Amino acid sequence: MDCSCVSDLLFAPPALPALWTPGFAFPDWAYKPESSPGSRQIQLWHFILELLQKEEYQGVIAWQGDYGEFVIKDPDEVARLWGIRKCKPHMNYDKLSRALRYYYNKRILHKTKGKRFTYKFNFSKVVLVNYPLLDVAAATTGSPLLLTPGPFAGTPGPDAPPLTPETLQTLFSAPRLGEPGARAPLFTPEPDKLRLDSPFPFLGSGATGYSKPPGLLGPYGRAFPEYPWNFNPYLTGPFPKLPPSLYPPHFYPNPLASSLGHLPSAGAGAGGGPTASPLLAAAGEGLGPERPSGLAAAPRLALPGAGGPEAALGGKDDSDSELEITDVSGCSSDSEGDDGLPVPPKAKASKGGLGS
DNA sequence: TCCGGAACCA
DNA sequence: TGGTTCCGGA
Repeated sequence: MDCSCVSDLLFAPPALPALWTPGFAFPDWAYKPESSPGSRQIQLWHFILELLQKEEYQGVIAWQGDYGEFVIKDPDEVARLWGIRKCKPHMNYDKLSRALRYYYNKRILHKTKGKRFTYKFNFSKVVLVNYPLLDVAAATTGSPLLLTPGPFAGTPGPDAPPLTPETLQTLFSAPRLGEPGARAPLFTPEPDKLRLDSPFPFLGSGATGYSKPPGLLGPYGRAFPEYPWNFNPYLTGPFPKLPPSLYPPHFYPNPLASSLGHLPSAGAGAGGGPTASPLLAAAGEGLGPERPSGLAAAPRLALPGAGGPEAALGGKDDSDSELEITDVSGCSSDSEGDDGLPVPPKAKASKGGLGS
């Protein structure tokens, strides 16, 4: 039973510094198994997020519609990938969806009724679940909108007020690094503070690579000029690549994996996203209507400072496209040794959608 | 296709 | 705790 899966191997490297390199779509913590308090393994929603931001998997799963809403275009494939990740060769969509359903109660996810294979993230919950300290932050800053802990922590009611980008911005709008008088940012990029248990580690990991929904932005609108936040649930594509997160190196045969922290600053930042900074996810649900018209539709939050805009925000690397999840060798053969370990998505990409 | 209970596992 | 597996029901 032990499937010494890759999950055990992957996240060894102390690449913290790199984690803070802005430009990454999702904070590294999101991909680390340990990133989830209380959990030792990668969580399904982390996995889903990762797939969502990988261009290669657009044909399998992709953002769609509202904030945080995504559609599983190829349930079997997603299940297969999840199975690979968890060393559960017999995983299937039915099982995966059951796991997804457990997120309903946690309010991390909910089903978009009427749409097949369509779910929606409640980013505020996701954030709060992992970083209840937001609540503290809010209180500290005197922000009118208290970010109460999510249902997990006990609270806010059935539908807690969603986190809004504005709110978060306020909370985290720390002064740019080095700015005088600036209060210490809640989250600094300092390596020693990058502990998983530190508040919002991911805020600092900058995510500049989310694309807005098709209708809002170009296919890959990377420019989020108006906001300092870059968290965008719609990230897809050609964005900054993620660090070798969910998969072990051999899962990411491309250079990208190894070059994590060295992404060129080219990307994002510049492009249009001026301030690329790390970000945080904002509330998905409920934001809609309240969203200021000026804001983009996607929820996003960013932490200021981390590394400053100037940091290499954009680390965009294209290598992502080479991502291949093929190797399951990491899994101990135990449970799965199964024969047919799943084939790399890419490989199967031929199926139709993947890859673009 | 989706839901959620229940038992079970790591 | 976070699934995984099964399964009956809608």
